[in-house]
Amino acid sequence: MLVVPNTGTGRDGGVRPDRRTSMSSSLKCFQALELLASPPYELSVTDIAVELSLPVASAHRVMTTLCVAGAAEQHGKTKWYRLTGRTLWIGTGYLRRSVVYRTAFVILQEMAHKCYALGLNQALAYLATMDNDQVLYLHSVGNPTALSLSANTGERRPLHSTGLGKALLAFQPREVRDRVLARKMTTSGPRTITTEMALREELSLIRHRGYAIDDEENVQGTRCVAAPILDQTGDAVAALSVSAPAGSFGDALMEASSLIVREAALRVSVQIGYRSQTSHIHV
Amino acid sequence: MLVVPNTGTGRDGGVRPDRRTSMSSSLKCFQALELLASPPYELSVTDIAVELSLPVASAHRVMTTLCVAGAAEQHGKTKWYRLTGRTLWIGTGYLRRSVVYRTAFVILQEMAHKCYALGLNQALAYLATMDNDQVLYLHSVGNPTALSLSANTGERRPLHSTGLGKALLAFQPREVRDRVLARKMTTSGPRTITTEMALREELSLIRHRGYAIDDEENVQGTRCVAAPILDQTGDAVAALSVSAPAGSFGDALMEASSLIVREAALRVSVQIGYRSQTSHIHV
DNA sequence: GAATTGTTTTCCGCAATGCGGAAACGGGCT
DNA sequence: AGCCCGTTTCCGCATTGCGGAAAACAATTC
Repeated sequence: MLVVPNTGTGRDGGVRPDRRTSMSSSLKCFQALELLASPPYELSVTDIAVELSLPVASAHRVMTTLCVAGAAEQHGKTKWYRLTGRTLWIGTGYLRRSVVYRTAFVILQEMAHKCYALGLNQALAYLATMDNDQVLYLHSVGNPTALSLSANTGERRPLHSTGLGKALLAFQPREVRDRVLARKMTTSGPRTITTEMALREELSLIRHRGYAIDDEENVQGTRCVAAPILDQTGDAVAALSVSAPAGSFGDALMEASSLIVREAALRVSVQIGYRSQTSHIHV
Repeated sequence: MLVVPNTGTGRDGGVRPDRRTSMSSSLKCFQALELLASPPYELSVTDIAVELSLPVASAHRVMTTLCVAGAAEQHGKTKWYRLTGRTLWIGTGYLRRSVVYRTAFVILQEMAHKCYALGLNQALAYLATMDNDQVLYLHSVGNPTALSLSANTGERRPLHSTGLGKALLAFQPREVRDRVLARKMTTSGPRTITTEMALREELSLIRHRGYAIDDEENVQGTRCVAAPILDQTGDAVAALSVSAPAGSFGDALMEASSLIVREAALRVSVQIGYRSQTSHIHV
């Protein structure tokens, strides 16, 4: 339906667009799945057809396929489609594969409790990694309703505007840093850093003190402390953080929780192979 | 490759297998994804070709498609394929959609801590639902290494051999119960209930006391208490549980934690619309 | 360095498979 | 009933996926 230049039927030897590299029909499947993974999570064939700009008949076939594959199902009397548990199994394969996730799972919980013990009972603890030059949230502990904007497993945020992102970025190989720093930076909170120079300085500061601070840079009214998880080469493969409402997260508490977060991150780092003398971090 | 009866080419009017209903090429994609979601999590084209009994060339095209779709990627110098973060996002859509999950998230953590306070520091707390006549684990809190066999998010277990499963099954509509009870029951622990009659009795007991007990039925050396989460109709839509090594989980502790688990489950039930007078549960 | 083995990737003709307009079905409404 | 709106099935057309075979690439061995 899109105006494809010229699809090979031309007997005058027109340029064939280099198809034959991938199966386009399957791409539609994933577009549909991605739709179902976001609100309102349940859609009718027609909805899907509209969203993907497909003829209803085609959308219907796509959805039938997804049902046969066991990735989607039709719910009850309204014939709407939604994701199945099988999709959850496949998606969480990403987590099961991750050594960092398996290692940090318990430590993240302990970290959260130590923060509660400090009096930070609104705190939310996160484990995140870098994927596709973004922060990818892997796991969280705490009360998500306490923060105005909390992140779910699988969600993404920009690297430059979150504590987790800055902690990750500061300990990336230079090439990665340069690539990310070269991009446009969007504003998301009252104090988001948006210039390359300011961010470079911030990253250098983070490298020196070993952890990152987010003071309403990502979300209005939320402060956060984050520390990187390093591998044997000294590069960050993930990060841990604690966020809380700015009102209940004063400088003294930030200071105190930074110790907790750094200690937790270091513990994970060591367990995945990091040896302390390789790097700048000293707890 | 599979011996397909007869694929329509026969000019003598052979029976066409009713294709045209779904897109078979996409099914291969999901088979491949499912492979990548289980150990060893990283596979070469040839591995995938072997596992799916496909020609290498075809397997290669399937994987290229998955890469284009953003669901898989090739890792480093070894050209092996693995899942991407986008897959995690799609899969966790199942969780974000779930009201029970969102509601129980915090309560599950509180429940776990109350159990720790009892002295059960090896305890693992679970939230699970029923999907495809199986227990589907949604979330867990605690130290997974403490139990000999712990369940990850997205994992499945039979209904009849787990505390969670029995709690779910006991509060299903009769038709569902009958359907499940009619099936063969596998043994997985030293005391698994495997006869229909025994299970019926057990379920009736569970309905009366309002929660389920698993005494090494699922895993040798593990005991567990589970309570159902009920909706407005009084049917179970999910369940909460606490498991711990049998040695540290005596009858007195089981008794005490049953109160905690039931209270937590009731709290979730009420929040999702359950009204206490509709059912048999009394905390 | 050249030869060898084990991969992954590209090529390309064949026909199976997906496409989508249009028509049939279904089931909630006045 | 009769209408309306969304879902599902039909079916000829040509696009798209198929897979054997050969070419690129990579990692060892002689």
